[in-house]
Amino acid sequence: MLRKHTYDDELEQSRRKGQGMKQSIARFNPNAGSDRFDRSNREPLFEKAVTPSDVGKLNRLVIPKQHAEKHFPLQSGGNNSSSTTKGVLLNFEDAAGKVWRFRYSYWNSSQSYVLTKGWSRFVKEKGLKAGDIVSFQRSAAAAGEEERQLYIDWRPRVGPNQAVCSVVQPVHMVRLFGVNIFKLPGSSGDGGGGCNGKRSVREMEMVAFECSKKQRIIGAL
Amino acid sequence: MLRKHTYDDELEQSRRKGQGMKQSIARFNPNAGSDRFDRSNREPLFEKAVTPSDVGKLNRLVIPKQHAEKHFPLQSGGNNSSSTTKGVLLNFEDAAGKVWRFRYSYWNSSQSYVLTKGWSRFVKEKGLKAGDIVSFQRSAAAAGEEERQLYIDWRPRVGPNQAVCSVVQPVHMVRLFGVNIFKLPGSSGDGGGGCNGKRSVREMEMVAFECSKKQRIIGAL
DNA sequence: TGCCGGACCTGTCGG
DNA sequence: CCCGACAGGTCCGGC
Repeated sequence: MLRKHTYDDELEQSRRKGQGMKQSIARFNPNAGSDRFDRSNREPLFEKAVTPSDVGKLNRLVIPKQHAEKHFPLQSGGNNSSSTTKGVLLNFEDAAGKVWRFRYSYWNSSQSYVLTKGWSRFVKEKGLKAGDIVSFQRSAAAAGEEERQLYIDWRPRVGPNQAVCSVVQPVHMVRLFGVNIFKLPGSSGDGGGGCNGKRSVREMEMVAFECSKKQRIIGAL
Repeated sequence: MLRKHTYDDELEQSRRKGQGMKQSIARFNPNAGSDRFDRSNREPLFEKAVTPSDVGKLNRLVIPKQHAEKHFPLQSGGNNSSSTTKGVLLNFEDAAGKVWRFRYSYWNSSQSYVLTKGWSRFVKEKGLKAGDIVSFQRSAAAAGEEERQLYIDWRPRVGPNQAVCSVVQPVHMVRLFGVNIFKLPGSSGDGGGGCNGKRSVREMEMVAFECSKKQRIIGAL
């Protein structure tokens, strides 16, 4: 009732700006533009190792505030607070050229920026697991006032043998999201980096974050 | 801009607004202002023995429907449904004169009235336990259309096994600036307590916190 | 109906 | 100690 026209409004607005056109081109003509897969023209923005919540049932990705405010300003419109209130729809192109449309907004209650609508589909299709790295880029073209194309990509989490945190303190309690995971069966490293996964979500989460509870920003680019 | 509505902001704002109201009430009570601890002017509303859920992790206090609808009407404004949807913020003054701001709303899912935001802070600071009695009053002054000051108070559960902090459980976690500096033994040694369950660490923290804190509060009165 | 997701909220951690 | 950030939750409306 309250937000009856939100989605269509945003869609229409986006279409007028030309992104909708791009999207349809991308979908129906993957080969359009010989440089579609040329990533040399992309400027990396930031990466995030997704948390269990990011890939769980909350259907949202928390964008670290520093990167959100730097790269995805919300109140650019300036005239009112509708963009901050309702958020905006952003289009991201993945490695295959498929365009993903995410709702991007700010949650006053938690003072955080999030991708909500559409995100769960991305998680599902890519088979994202906790600890995997999601990266954002945009076209580096100096397009003036034109909005630049945004890109999203991902890669499996760094394996346990690759030792992001090479030294583990000799503590007797390792808390991961409130659970003591210090003494766990099967602490043997998960050899494959695989996205194939039949392993339990729980185990996955535990291994993925064994080194640090704090989120890892791989690159503040 | 970013920190739009912090709890303290709301509290402060409300406190400032309350001054004028208090003064208008004061004309009915010449002593108001000189002794804020005069309870002769308070009209008891109702009491509730809090349940384990009321003081647990649900962060809410269920207000018995009869009392809620009688004393805390939600849709009194009548102009729209925002008050029923989002609830309202109510201020309650405790025995020490501290003002607590709770969100009061109705949950359709459970058909019940609840205090949510802010309630957990009250539970924690007072060290509320299941069975303790929480009481609500309001100023008895016939202030006409003016909202009357609300009060909240509590007392320990009556009856056997009162055991208010008589025994300090063995605490296996000693936090120093947020760090557990207590060396954990291999097995959980949570022998006594009589509480089953998984919230051992949290409960121990609560017990420890309460025991030290309550003494100070009592001493201050 | 069930699910998605929008808007809430809070405890925890680190600075 | 406070405080900002955010992970992990809640309820609930809409579809």
